[in-house]
Amino acid sequence: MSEAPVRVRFAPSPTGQLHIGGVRTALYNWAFARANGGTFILRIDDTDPTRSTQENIEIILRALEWAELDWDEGPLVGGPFEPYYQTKRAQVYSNALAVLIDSEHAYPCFCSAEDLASKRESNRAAGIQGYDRTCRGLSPEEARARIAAGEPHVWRLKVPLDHGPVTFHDAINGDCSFPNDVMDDFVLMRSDGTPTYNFTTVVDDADMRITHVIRGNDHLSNTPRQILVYEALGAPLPAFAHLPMINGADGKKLSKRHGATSVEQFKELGFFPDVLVNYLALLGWSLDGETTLFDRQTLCDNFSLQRINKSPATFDLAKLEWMNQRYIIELGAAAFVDALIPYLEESGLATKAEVSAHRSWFESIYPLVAERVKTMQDVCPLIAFLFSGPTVILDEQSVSKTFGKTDQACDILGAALAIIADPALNFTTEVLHDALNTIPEKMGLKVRMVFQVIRVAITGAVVSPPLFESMVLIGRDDSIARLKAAEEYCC
RNA sequence: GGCCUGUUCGUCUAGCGGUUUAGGACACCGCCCUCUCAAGGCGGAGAUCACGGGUUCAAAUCCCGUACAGGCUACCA
Repeated sequence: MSEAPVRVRFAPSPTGQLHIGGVRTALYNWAFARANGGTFILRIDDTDPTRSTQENIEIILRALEWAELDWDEGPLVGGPFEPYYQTKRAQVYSNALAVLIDSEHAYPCFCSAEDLASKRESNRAAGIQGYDRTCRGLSPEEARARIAAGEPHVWRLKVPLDHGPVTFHDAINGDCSFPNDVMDDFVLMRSDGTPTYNFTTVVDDADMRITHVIRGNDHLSNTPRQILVYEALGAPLPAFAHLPMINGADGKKLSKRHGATSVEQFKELGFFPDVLVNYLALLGWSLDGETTLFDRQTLCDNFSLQRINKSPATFDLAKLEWMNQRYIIELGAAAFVDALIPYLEESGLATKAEVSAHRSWFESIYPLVAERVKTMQDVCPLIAFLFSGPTVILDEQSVSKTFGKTDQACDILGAALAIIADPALNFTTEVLHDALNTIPEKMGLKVRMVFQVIRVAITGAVVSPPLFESMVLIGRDDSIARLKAAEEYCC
């Protein structure tokens, strides 16, 4: 391991949102760079003119920032190989093409897309894979004349016919070999003058001195083609590592059908970036086979290509949720409240200003809900009752399970009311617990039943955060009001 | 069709020829704790390592086939 400093890149195509597979690729590149003191480069591969949009570029940048996968070179931060948008690098590609034309590694092809499509079937039947090289034999004079006459043409790579199988070592998949005769003279430059993916990728990776190409396994079959371009260019080969794909629960390629698939969605659902990183790191890689929860530093300290496995993984939301819950439990009140603000505002429970004004009150919610939520989105529904003042909306089912189940509900509420209305009673969790605990004994009722009745009166539902803590948060006045309201309801 | 790649509990994975009656985690089930729900503790079930052949004293681990899944085969990336 004496080589040049590691330089890796994530090169998304802005044809959609940044999806799970994309972040995972970005993450592995990032982690590999950080693990090796290398450079992580972000490059926008926007050469598909019909599907790339500015909006998608922004979404991708924001998603990466949210995930805290910071890049050392690329959009926003610049770097020695600017620009980092392929659409702004036209000159680089035409220079590269000129080199290939000069060295007779590329030739013009005048076959129209329609011609090719119509010939494809018969060629295939005749055993010809891909382009049949009709224009490869054109004389330079004829080619020049037709170009001068303005005839539309693409530029194709002149694949060496006597080239043996293309072999390379993949850091994950081991030695790979592709027969040369299945490689056709693919298009480098389209008739509209824009370059194709297999060309730009190589030109840029070579130009930007990328040392390790880490990308999805769907590119494995493109690698031999790209190696041919490296060779034609006379550029040194990077190391390759092709990551296993990520599938949905049905084993099929992950798509919208499988629910949330974009980073944006996971953010909105209330997952933390650290959690998504932790989970994704484990989709195809393992720390030691035992440890599932670890932080970024641990990931960066231990990440290695050797521990990436070859088989595709299935995305499991339940495990992600569990991790997020574990994370929230470790989060602490201050960070929790910070993270909760957008959700409070969105649900209309409280504004940012109100949170600042009653910071400690909001922080005391944390221990009541931390172990009861999987995502931040779960929090507001659970605590909405804290914000409803003197009355609370009673959940119908909960009412029938409690008030409707016993004719003593009325007495229970009366007893509770009598206790907490006593101004001499300290309104604290412990005192409330001890005081209210006398009711079941006195009335000869089950503890569980008594508290469930009170719970519904206070929180509106049979499932809630701890009762006494909730009452303290609501305050004595509202607690009394709610008990009275419930009393009216069932007495 | 051709060329590639993959296949260990439902899921993520450990395993890189003998230490394995295949380990951990999520999910699942039961018990305990308990004011509900969670969380937590304890325990349980769950994988003849896709299948079939080899190689070897010995294979989940090496080789060859088959099946299934995925990718590439575009003037998409």
